[in-house]
Amino acid sequence: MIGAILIQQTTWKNVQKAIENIKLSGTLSPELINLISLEELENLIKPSGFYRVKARTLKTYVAFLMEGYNGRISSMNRESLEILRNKLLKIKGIGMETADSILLYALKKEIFVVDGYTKRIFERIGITNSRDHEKIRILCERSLRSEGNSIYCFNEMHALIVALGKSYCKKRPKCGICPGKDLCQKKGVKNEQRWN
DNA sequence: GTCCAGTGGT
DNA sequence: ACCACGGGAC
Repeated sequence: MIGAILIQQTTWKNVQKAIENIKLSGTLSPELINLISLEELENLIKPSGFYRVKARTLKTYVAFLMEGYNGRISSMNRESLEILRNKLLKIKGIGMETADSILLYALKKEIFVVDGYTKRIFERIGITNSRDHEKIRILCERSLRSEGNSIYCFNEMHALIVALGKSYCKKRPKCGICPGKDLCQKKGVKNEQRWN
């Protein structure tokens, strides 16, 4: 859950440093993160960037966890996907991607995580011309559910999209060496950027 | 669209 | 010296 918040607009390597700092400080628990000062938390998570905004979000999140569920994730997880998602989205600093990451990865709920890569890749491939988060999420869930074991498929597909986005379908795409070049229509890729 | 902000790659 | 990064708020 901490990772889901810290990953915003940064890389895993930096998130790991931040989480390692929290571990080394001995405050890796809802109770303790709730207790330490905002400034102390800011210092711990500095490597993950946007550290003031993210420290505030973390504080708000653990307060939510403490007040609503006595700090127990198992207690939180008894609520339905829909109820929980709406509650998470009300927390300042938690948008749809972060909420859905918490629901899928931390709570094993059946929801597909749409991220910036998903929108960019789908747009370029020509799967959709809309960047509407919910439309893409519903589309992915509908398609992947027919494969059975939704949670596993949602996990795996998201991981594969991230892998493709990080190495090939980057902001400046590497179409020449992309494993998907034969089936990609490149509708969203500008001409001069296609064959890098 | 702009800001938040440290870190790594080019 | 740039640029980009597994977002979100305003």
